[in-house]
Amino acid sequence: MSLPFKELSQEQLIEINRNRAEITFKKGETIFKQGVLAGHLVYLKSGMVKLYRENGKEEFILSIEGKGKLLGIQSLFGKNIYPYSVHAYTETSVCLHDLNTIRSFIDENAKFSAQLLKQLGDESIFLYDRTACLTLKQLHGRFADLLLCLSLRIFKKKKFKVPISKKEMAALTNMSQESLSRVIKDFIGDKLVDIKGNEITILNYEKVRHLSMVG
Amino acid sequence: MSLPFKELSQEQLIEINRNRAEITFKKGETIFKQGVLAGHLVYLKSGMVKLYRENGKEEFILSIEGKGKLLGIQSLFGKNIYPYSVHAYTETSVCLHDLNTIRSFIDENAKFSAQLLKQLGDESIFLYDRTACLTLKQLHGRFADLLLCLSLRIFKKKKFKVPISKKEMAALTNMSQESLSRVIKDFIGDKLVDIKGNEITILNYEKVRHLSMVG
DNA sequence: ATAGAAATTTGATTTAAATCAAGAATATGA
DNA sequence: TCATATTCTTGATTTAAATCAAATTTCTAT
Repeated sequence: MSLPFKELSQEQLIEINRNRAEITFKKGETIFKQGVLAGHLVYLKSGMVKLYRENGKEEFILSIEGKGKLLGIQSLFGKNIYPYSVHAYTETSVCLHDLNTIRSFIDENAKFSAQLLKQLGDESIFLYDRTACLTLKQLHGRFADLLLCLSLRIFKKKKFKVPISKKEMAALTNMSQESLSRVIKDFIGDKLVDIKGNEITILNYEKVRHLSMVG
Repeated sequence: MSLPFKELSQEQLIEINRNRAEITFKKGETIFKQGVLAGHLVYLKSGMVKLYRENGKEEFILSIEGKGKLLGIQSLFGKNIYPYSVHAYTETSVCLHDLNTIRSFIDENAKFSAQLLKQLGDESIFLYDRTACLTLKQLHGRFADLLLCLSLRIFKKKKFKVPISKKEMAALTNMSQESLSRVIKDFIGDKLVDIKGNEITILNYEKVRHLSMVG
C-alpha cells in the first residue's frame, strides 16, 4: 500500500476498495496516454514502466518507475488530463482508484493530502536531478546514473535482469544506440559492470558513483 | 494574492497576517539557499528571480519566476529543506509565511490543500517541458523558448527590458556565451527580434514559435 | 536446424556546439 | 575625462557525440 493510503480511516479504506479496479497490463501495453481525460489515480502493484512525454513525433522519457509508485497525482486538480504517457516495460499490475473518490478523501483527511503533497514534492526534486543529469553530464556520467537508478531505485539489488533493450536504454540516457554501445564497452573494460545478455551486475559501486558525480 | 490563499477563511487570513513578514531583497541577493532548513513558504510579490540547483560547483537553472509565484511548497512535508536556491535578478519583494501556520491550514482547509496540489502539479508539468526543451532542442529552439518564456510568462508583453546579462541568458538556455551571441545575431538578421541594450522586442511571434516547435 | 529478421557492435565520417583567442563595445571609477 | 575592467562579439580550432555504413551477433519462426 502506498504511503498516502496508510493515512486513510477504516471507512475510507472500505470506500476505496469499493471504487477500485485491479488490472494487469501485458508487456508493451500503454497504461494511460498523455492528453486523455484523467479518470484514475494509478497505483503500481508490480512491474516496471516508463513515463514519457510526447511532443509531436518525439518522445522524451521522464522516468522509469516500479512497484509502489502512484501515477496521475498531477491530474487531481487543474487541467484534468494526464500530463504524460505510461508504457509497461514488463507485465504490470495496477490498482485504479477513481479520482472523485480520491478528491473526497482530500476533503476529509488532511494527512492523506499531506502525503500526496509529499509524493509530488519528491517527484519534483527527482526531476530536478534528472534534468541536471541529462543537460550537464556527458555520456559516461549519464549511463552511470542509469545504472544507479536501476540498481538502487528499481531493483534494489546489485545484480538484476533489465527488461529493456539497449535501444531503450539509449533513449533513457538521451544518447544514440551506438554511443551507448561504446560506453558499455568502456564500463565492461574498466570492470565497473558485467553484462551478460540482459543481466547486469554492478562490480564497482564506488567507481560508478564517481563517474555519476564527475559527469 | 496567490490562488491557495484565496481559499482561506476570514480567521485564517487574520492568522496568516499575524505570521507573515514582508521583506525586500536587493538585486543580486539570495532569497534562500538550497539545503537550508525550510522555515517559510515564500510568496513573490514583485521582482524576478531564478531558481537553481547547486551540485558541487556547477549550477543548473530550473526556472525564472516573477510576481505571483509561491516558492518552497516542496518543503512542507518530507525532508524539511529547500530543494533549490533562489537568486533575485531584480529588487524583489516577498511575503514569508511560517510553514507551521501553512501546515495547520492544510489540516483545516481542504480547498487550500487542493490549490497547493494544483500548484505543485503545474510545476511538474512545466518542468517536463523545460527538460524536454533542454535535451531535445538545439540552440535556436532553446533561445526561442527563452524569448517565449520571458514574453508570455514573465513580462506578458512583446517588448520588455531584461534585467539579466547575456552570460546569464546563456546559462538559462544551457549554451555557451559565444553560441548565444551567434544565435542572437541570426535572430536579429532574420527579423525575429530587435535587441537594443537590454530591451528586447519580439517582431515575429509566429516564426519564434515555429523555431521553438521544430527545435 | 536454418533462413531471415532484428538488434547490437564497430569503425569511419560528419556535425553541432564548445572552447580558444583576439578584438570591439560597453561599463566603471578615479 | 581618460584609463581600466568587464562584457560581448567574431572568427578559428577542437571536441564530443551523432550519423552513416557495414559487419556481427542474437532472436524468431518455420
